[in-house]
Amino acid sequence: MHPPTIAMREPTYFVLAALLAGPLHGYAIIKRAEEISNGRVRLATGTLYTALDRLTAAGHVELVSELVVGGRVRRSYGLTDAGSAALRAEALRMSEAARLVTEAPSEPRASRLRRKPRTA
Amino acid sequence: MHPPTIAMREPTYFVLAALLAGPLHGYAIIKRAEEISNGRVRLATGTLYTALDRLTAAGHVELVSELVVGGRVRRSYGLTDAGSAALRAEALRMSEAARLVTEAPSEPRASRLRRKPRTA
DNA sequence: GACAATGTATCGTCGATCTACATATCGTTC
DNA sequence: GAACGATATGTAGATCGACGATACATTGTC
Repeated sequence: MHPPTIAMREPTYFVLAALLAGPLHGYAIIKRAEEISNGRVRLATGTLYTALDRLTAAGHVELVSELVVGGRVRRSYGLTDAGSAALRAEALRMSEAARLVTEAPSEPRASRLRRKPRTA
Repeated sequence: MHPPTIAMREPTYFVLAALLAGPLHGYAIIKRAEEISNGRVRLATGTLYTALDRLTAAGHVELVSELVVGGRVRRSYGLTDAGSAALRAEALRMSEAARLVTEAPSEPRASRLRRKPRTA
């Protein structure tokens, strides 16, 4: 009938956010995500590499370099314009959702119990 | 090794947020979530009722009344103190995550291409 | 009589994440 | 030189929340 809720999940959001200051390779993304989230988001490797594949297919990130270090390929990923836009849209969505709760009256739940003292 | 990211998903968040102003029954939660999200969050019934079961088991919502209307039970759910706390914690998490992106420098991605004009 | 809105509920599926595993190099410490 | 932690990439299987579809029943409107 209508498009689903499609909110980005937290690990995906932080993969993109980690790339805001410039391209990074996989392991560096894990470290950067942990850093900018104050230790909250610790990406599992299974999450990271599947997310990178998915985000590449979606055009949100792109492979910017492949250099061989110690016989292994080290791939660096960067945000695309679409990825940057998606990240900012998600940030806007979250700040609006958060505002619904943070700007709500301070004792809203108990109001049904304590309201209308003049009718007592 | 360490606790996972455990972020609340958007539909779950809005089920709780819909109850901020007081208890509601299932269908009213769907309508209220759509209202406070400006039409963004349209909860599928499959999502709503399984979420209510899950949130009840977690102690985040509780059954506050059961009245029979037209031969059918209408159940109203309200936020518990734990649910209210979880909702506010989630709002804080989202506003902090959003701030990471909204307060980031405006052209961060392109900086690797356009930086250091004096070296040219 | 058809249809939309109100209302609760279950089922099967999908997709993102998670745990666990596999593999390899580098630098440090004992 | 063995052991270990950090660095580094990747896959397989399981879990879990969300989703679409479906079912059923009432009330009100056209």
